[in-house]
Amino acid sequence: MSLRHTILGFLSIKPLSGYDLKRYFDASVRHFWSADQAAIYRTLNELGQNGLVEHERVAQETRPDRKVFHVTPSGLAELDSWLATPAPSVTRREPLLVKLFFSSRLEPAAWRAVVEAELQSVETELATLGQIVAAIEGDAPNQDPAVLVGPLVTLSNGVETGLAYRDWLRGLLVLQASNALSAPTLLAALKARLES
Amino acid sequence: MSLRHTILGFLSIKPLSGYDLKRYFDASVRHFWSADQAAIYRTLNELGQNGLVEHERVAQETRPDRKVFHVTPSGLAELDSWLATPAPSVTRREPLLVKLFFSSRLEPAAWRAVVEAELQSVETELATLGQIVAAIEGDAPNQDPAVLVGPLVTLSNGVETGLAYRDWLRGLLVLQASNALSAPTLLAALKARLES
DNA sequence: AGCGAGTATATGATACATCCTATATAAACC
DNA sequence: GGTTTATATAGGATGTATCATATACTCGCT
Repeated sequence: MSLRHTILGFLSIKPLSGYDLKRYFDASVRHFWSADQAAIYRTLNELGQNGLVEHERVAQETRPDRKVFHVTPSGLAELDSWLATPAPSVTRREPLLVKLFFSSRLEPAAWRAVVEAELQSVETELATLGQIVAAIEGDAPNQDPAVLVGPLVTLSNGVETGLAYRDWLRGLLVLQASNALSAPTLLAALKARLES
Repeated sequence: MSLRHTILGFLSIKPLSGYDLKRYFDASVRHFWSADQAAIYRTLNELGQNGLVEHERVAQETRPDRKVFHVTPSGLAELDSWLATPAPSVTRREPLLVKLFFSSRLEPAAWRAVVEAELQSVETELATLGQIVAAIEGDAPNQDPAVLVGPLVTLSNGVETGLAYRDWLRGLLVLQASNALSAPTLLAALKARLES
């Protein structure tokens, strides 16, 4: 379960509270992972019970106390072992593709609306990635470049897959508009692509 | 929850048993959805309780009886309404990217092994998609072309995203081999891609 | 004082997926 | 007869994510 390891990974950089972790998840990895508050606190408790993290209470002056977690040596060992293990295959679940699979039941206008909504969503996501890149670039002088490589690699994945998905959606709309969305056309295109 | 709607979608084509559905999931949609037996049977029961499907017992000669489900008019209405609704945003969870995000903790050789394992997995998946395409092509004369469009569209998505992912992984390996996996290089490349 | 917003922690209830286990029918094989 | 395989149905236990709810502290504003 990668939530555990993502938390261990963040804590390997610096000690953090549950609240901090939630902010880190929302700010730096949401293009490939997410975690809600309930899951974060539960997982921290579990990691504590397993001896992979420990915590201290830190008083603040104008804020409530914080419960700051740090990773233990066995937590680091667990993280490093996991990082060096090939990633498990991820089962894909794409509601949009379910809709497109049964698209013979959809009116062309409804089909187009569904595809256009998805395209809009992808474009929004790409814009968000752009903002994350800009934020990293702005903060780069304060960071160790070696530590930036990982995050930038994940962003490049987000950008490349996002662009591919955007282009695919655009291609569908073009095919539909020219009444070229047909089985023979798709089959021929698929075979050509699979040979590349 | 799209498992319900995928099941309704299949049943909209023809009445099927739980066992048939499992085979359909494994043969025609596993590149974008999957369902295990327990989930299928549970969902069928629930759909039945909600009046969206009904079933009959069908005796067989050399096989156990089958419990064949068909979709009801209200089941079809539910399916069509759902199909015409824009797809929800899907939260991405990519264990590989967690590993790459914290890659500053990985030795270069271990990093490379993880990326190469993923590349191998993607290539296997692309080959599987090729087999599905070939099977569809072989069976195309027996099928209504209009009904094939949806499935072929989903396959084109699988192929395009698979190719993009493969190329991205290959690009990472090339960058690493030439010691060009650095923050400035990645930043520049990202910005260029985001402007395209 | 009360309200709203932000900081900060925590947990209950529910939904969904996965892994495990079970039963029954039938045929082929040793 | 027992085992294996395929057909066929079913449900328990567990893991993970999401939504909902709760409490407490602090500050600023009306």
